[in-house]
Amino acid sequence: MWYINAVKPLGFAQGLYFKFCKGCFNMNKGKYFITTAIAYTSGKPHIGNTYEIVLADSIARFKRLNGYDVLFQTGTDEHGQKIQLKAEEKGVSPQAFVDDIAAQVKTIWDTMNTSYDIFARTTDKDHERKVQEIFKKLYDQGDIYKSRYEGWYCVPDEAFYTESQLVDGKCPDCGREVIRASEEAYFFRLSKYQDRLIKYIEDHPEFIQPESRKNEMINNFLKPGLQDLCVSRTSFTWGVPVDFDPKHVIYVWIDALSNYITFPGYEVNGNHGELFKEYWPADVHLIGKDILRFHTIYWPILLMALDIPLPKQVFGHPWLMVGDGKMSKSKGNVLYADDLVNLYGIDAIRYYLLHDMPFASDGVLTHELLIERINSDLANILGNLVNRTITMTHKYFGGKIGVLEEKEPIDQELISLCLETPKLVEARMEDLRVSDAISEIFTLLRRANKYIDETTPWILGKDESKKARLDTVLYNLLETIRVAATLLYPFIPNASEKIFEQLNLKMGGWESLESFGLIPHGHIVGENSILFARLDAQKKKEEVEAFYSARGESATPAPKLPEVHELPQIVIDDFAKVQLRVAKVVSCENVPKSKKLLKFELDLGDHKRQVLSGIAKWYKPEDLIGHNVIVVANLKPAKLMGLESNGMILSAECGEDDIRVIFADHCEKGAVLG
RNA sequence: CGCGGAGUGGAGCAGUCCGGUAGCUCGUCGGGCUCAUAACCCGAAGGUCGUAGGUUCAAAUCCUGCCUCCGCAACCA
Repeated sequence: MWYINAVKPLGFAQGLYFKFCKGCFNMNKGKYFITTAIAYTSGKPHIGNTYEIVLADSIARFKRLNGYDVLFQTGTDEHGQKIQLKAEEKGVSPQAFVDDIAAQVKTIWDTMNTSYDIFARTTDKDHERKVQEIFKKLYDQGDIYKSRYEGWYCVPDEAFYTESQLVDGKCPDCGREVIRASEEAYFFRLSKYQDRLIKYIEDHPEFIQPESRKNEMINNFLKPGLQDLCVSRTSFTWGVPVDFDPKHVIYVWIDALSNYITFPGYEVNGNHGELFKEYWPADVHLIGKDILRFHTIYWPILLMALDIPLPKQVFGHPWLMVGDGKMSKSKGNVLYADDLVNLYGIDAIRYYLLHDMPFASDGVLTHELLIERINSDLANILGNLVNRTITMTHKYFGGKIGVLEEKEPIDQELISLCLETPKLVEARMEDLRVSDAISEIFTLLRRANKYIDETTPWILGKDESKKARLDTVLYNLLETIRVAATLLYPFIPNASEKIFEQLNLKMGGWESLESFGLIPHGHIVGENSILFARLDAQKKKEEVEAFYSARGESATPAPKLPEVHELPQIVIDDFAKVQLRVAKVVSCENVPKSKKLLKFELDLGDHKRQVLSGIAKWYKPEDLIGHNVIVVANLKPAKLMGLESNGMILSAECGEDDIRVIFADHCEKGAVLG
């Protein structure tokens, strides 16, 4: 017997986290390297971000159980303008800012009981050095070249815009004049590798998963031809500087993506670290579907340019949608993994994420669905099976099992399924069908519950002459539970360990799943306890409400008001520059092809004018016609979707997704506000 | 005609690539059982597979039009 240790990283410091338990298994099926995307440290990750690490963890744990030598890497992406700005806002250094967020990320990853080996932070000095070396190498070999980024520049905003971004030829942000300008930047020659990449993708159909996304990449990006990629910035400083041209900072692509090779030990000079030599190429990059393009186009090309083998597979998982769309129109209700764990427990959340997320389409998480799942699967089918079996073993045999023996043909069906299930789970996991893999295990558990009904142990227990038969029935059940608990370990490790405690056994490796009857005859089982308590849906909901309201929030919270940026004081003369007037909505209609815009004809008493407003999401034309609104009357005209807008209708942003027009029905049209 | 995804019994999903009795879980109803966490087991009801056409001996599955929803892009004066 050997153990599957829960692999814990060694503490939190800059840089790498290595597991200390490698090669615990005799059955070596080879190496397996899995990564998640690195989390952007602009804020605390929510449950949707957490899904990815849990999914990766279940695969990593399964592969270890299955006999692979696994390397599991995750981490944080800590550079960029957004972080620089956030840090400034908070009045701390960018490094202090990302240290804080990275610690939060890691805390959540650990809370979710994830068994990563490497936690890669892109502010790691070694990583930064390697990124610079990679950049230099690509520059030296001509794959990166210096050029100019042409565009329109808004001087006061210090921002570049493309032609299409301009509004009426002016800065989309502040409306001021822009000038034609160009900025020095480095570009990566993607086009050079385009055909090679297309061929690679076509020769390796498993490379992009799910497959439906493969055509998307080829048709939308590769076939039309790749633009060379701008890989440096001069507009901010929080990043890895180009060492031979320090006013440039290396932009996210080369910095973030290369974490997959720098942390295992890639060296540009070829003097690679052991982990890199052993584990690269990665078997799977697990990422969100939104960044599939970077991982299936930019990243492979970067590797080609470095002459490094490509990862075997990139899996773009769907998104977890949070909140109850029916109850609340707004999206303001963000759920965090740590809160959910406090409310429901780690394994319940892991189970939900892993089982209820569809393979290729977005999943939904609500408290109702979560409670339902916990009750029906974890409490009723799994927990109750374990409980009734252990209880009976104690009740009828004082906990000692397998001493007598009396088999019957009906046993074979259960035993066969026990032996079959590991193979089914393995096959499902091979395709990364985690949800389906779990379903296979629950099919076995259901079968076991049925077996109890078929064999009626409580009746056998009343007849002394049936003792031997009863012993065998319970033994078969305990064996089934052993197999199921082993298979469940990758998904709900804590519960699995608890089951083994109750069985009074140590969990075995994969080969322990290949035979039935491994529990020694005469074995004494442990004490039984409730594995997952059944939840009262009503009570639990109240508890959830109380949990959030204790923090001044709501479980189905009203959207939070967007952050208010305080502006400097102005004098009355400044305000006097703005002319606000009451206007009557004469007509109003949707602007074709626009989701947001409504076109108004407003009557200001002395004249009529056309105004556009981006409130189509919240108001239908008929809601507004005939009402009086307040309009900024002396705003310079602007063109939106080709239509002229002369003024702005005042509305209040009452939530992240809640805009309300200020009505002035009791005022006369044309009246001036002041 | 901006790009993409999705519409399958009350709910959540599978099946669609490779056409051939529409499947799973939850819920509901009825029954059984009592070892167990009002749990477990059996049975039933409930779907013209968004819609209109087309191809075919045969369409949830292939083709075309349309409707609705959701992302992204654009747009929020």
